[in-house]
Amino acid sequence: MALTPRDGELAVLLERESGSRWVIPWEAPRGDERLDDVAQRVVRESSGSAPSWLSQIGAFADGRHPSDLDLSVGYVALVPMGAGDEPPSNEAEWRPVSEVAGLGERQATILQGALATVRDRLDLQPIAFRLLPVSFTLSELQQMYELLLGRRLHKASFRRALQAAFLVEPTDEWRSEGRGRPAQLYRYAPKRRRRGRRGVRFDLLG
Amino acid sequence: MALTPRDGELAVLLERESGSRWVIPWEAPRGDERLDDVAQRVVRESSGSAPSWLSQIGAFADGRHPSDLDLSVGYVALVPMGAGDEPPSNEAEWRPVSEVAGLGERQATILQGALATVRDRLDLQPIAFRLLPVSFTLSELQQMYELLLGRRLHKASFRRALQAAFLVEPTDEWRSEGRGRPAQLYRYAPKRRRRGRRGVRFDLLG
DNA sequence: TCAATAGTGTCTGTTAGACATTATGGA
DNA sequence: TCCATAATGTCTAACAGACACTATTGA
Repeated sequence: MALTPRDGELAVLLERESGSRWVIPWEAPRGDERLDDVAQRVVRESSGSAPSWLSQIGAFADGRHPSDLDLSVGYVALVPMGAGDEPPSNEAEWRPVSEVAGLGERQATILQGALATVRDRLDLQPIAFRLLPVSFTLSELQQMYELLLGRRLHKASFRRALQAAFLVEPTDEWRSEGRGRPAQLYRYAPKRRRRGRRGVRFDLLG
Repeated sequence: MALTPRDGELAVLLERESGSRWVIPWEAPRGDERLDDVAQRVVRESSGSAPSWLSQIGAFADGRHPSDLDLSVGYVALVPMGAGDEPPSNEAEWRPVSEVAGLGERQATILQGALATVRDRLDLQPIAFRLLPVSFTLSELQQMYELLLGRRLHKASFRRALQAAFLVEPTDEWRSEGRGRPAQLYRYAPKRRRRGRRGVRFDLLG
């Protein structure tokens, strides 16, 4: 399942089934093909772009597969910004995740798992950077994090944490976008290892 | 794959294959059986105990399955303390994870995934409590967390966080264990919802 | 000049880790 | 008495969120 940022929201790529139902693009493995390679191939063929990040979600057997297969192995792929601006060739379409409705039970479970997987890994892998162009403003980076996390972040805190992590370096370019003061462009340039985990969290549901 | 605390370390249940190799217990689904139910059944049959916690790890196709199946769906199950004291019936054995060697490539990947999955969920689900008896001392609880996380924790911080989380309540019993001052017994009794996540972490590898 | 956005400085409350201290039983 | 463990209090550094402020452009 491919996700991409579009219009300030996450969009998911769906394909029209032979009937009229929308389904997550899928294919069976060919020969000894690795699972990751199958997922890569499905994303390239359905979206027209190569994914810039890919992760397995898990195996799903509840509900129904579009072709009645017993087992689905779900993957989530992120496709860089801009790739979702024009719809890909065949019967596929980018749909904002908030407007997706009428999926089958298994398909809906996979979509929820995809969002959860992205949010889980966001602080451990440079996911947001792979969705942006090489040069970006800090506001764009923050907006990408907010998009992927699905919640607002505090500007000053975001920049403080980013500075402390030595993840980006400023370029000498600036970009003026409409009204306000121009923003400096940055690039992803990780420099140091990060701090070790501190403490234990007891974030149970209660 | 079943894990249990034993001798201050995590132990994993392995079965002897027809040859002489040790493999993770497995079975194919029967009919329309749900994946979680298959995993439950495998754990009960191989360990003799019902798992007190169960989670899917993912689908694995690289490497080789003991019976050359294309795809393995890995699960990790935790079995309460004490169940691993005596080995189960057939050709199965609890082995400390640190001493496991000579597994196949796919099996080794699943074992690593099992440990990672447990550690990932430890702060979101009451995993540690399901491994302990209903009454336990705070030191025992901390040792369980340390066992599952694979690292030492700070005593005062651990208790402070635990208190703030309203997860346990004291009983009026005490237990004297060898030398020092007796410890009060506690029971798991979650009371309030936890705080929401704060901030963003940039724990990338760099 | 006003509006809008970028970027920064300061304050405060929370929390984790270090350290010390008291409490209480067994050897 | 000495030792080992439980349990708790205090201090400090790190950090997140709030808020205000300056900077710089276009309308």
